[in-house]
Amino acid sequence: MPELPEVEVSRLGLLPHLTGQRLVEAVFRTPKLRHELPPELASRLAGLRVDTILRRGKYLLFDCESQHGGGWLILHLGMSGSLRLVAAGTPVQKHDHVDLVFARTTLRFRDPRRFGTAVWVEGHAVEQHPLIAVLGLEPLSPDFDGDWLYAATRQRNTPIKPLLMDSHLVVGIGNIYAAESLFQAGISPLRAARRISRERYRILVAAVRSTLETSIAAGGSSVRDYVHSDGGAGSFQLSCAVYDRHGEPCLHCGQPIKQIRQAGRSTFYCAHCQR
DNA sequence: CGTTACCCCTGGAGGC
DNA sequence: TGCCTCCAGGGGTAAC
Repeated sequence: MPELPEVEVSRLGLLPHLTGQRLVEAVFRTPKLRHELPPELASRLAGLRVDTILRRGKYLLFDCESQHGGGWLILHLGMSGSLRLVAAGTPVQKHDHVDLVFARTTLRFRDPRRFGTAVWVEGHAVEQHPLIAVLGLEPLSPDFDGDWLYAATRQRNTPIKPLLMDSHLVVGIGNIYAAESLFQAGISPLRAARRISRERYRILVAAVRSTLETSIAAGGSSVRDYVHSDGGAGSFQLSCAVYDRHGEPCLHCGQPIKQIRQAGRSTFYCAHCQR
């Protein structure tokens, strides 16, 4: 469920509540998410102060400090993870795997499928951690532009859609946003990456930015609700032009939206509008 | 090296 | 109602 906009909205929602707050206690109720959760992790976290929360791709990076040194807690929501701020004593439900208990509030991490993760990095060099070091450009950074993407794809014969979702190239573009961005840019998800012109890459990058930023803005207005309430993740999901609209009419031409499978993932597109 | 197949895990939807 | 199969918004690894 979580794509980059939801992760960013979560980050923005958590910041005012957690910045400068000291971790009273950390509770882990499962030995393993995507990665092992070492038994000593809870005691390492206790007493640390959260100085800030950064985002890299879909990873949330909690900067945790104390007089005796600190480190970073990396969280990833995987496919089904969600974060909420709950009051002390709120009953734990199934799949509530992690609590970060602060004096005023508790950050609760739920993840039924457990594709998400929590990883502790001792020290300050979080950007050198293997999970983070391999990541490509941020899609909302100025470095990510049409010229860069054009240059990066000269040798790539793979279809553009799975390439757009490759986090080693550019992070945070999930299945929904890949489909929506390609539709907005009028580019077929099947087109070989090297067969797309510089000009069309400029259009594609603009489409990626536009879909991500529109979604973040839509979520932004409900940030406080999101992190406080039990409202489900995806409550601010954008309405989609092609994603999950198999057989329904294209909003531009009326032709039925096609669904195919690429690299094990569903792809939705309009064969008439996307070339 | 580039690209695909499969796996991690649970739950919901739909067929029978 | 229940059982079965398939599918799901992520990402890593093995295999071709």
